[in-house]
Amino acid sequence: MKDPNFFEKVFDVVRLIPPGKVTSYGAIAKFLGMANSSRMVGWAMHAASNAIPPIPAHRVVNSSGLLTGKIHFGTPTLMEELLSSEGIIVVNDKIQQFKKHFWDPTIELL
DNA sequence: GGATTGACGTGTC
DNA sequence: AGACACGCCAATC
Repeated sequence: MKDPNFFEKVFDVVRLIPPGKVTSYGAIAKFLGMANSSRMVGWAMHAASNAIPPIPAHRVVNSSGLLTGKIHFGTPTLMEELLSSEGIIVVNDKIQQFKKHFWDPTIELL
């Protein structure tokens, strides 16, 4: 890793997500100025697994509120357990009231 | 250095 | 409404 400033930005945003809140890859990508490059956020998240301090990636889901990345948590239920622990209701790997729990960095931070 | 992949998003059929 | 296709940028093979 040379200087993954892009990753650090993503990490910083994700770490700023307050408990009980969630955001989407697209929102982060947009905040970073790459609205249609949401894949990079996912890629950054993959690197986040190796980041210190650990990134609360369980608060980051896709635009549908679906726990797409739960597979990378080691156990397929860990992600919903964490979200559920924060008061977020997860059913069928999908966040209920996603819009209500949605935390938009472009609004909260900007 | 070219080809492939990747925790996605949006638009179309 | 569900499925398929394309785009996007960076990292890895």
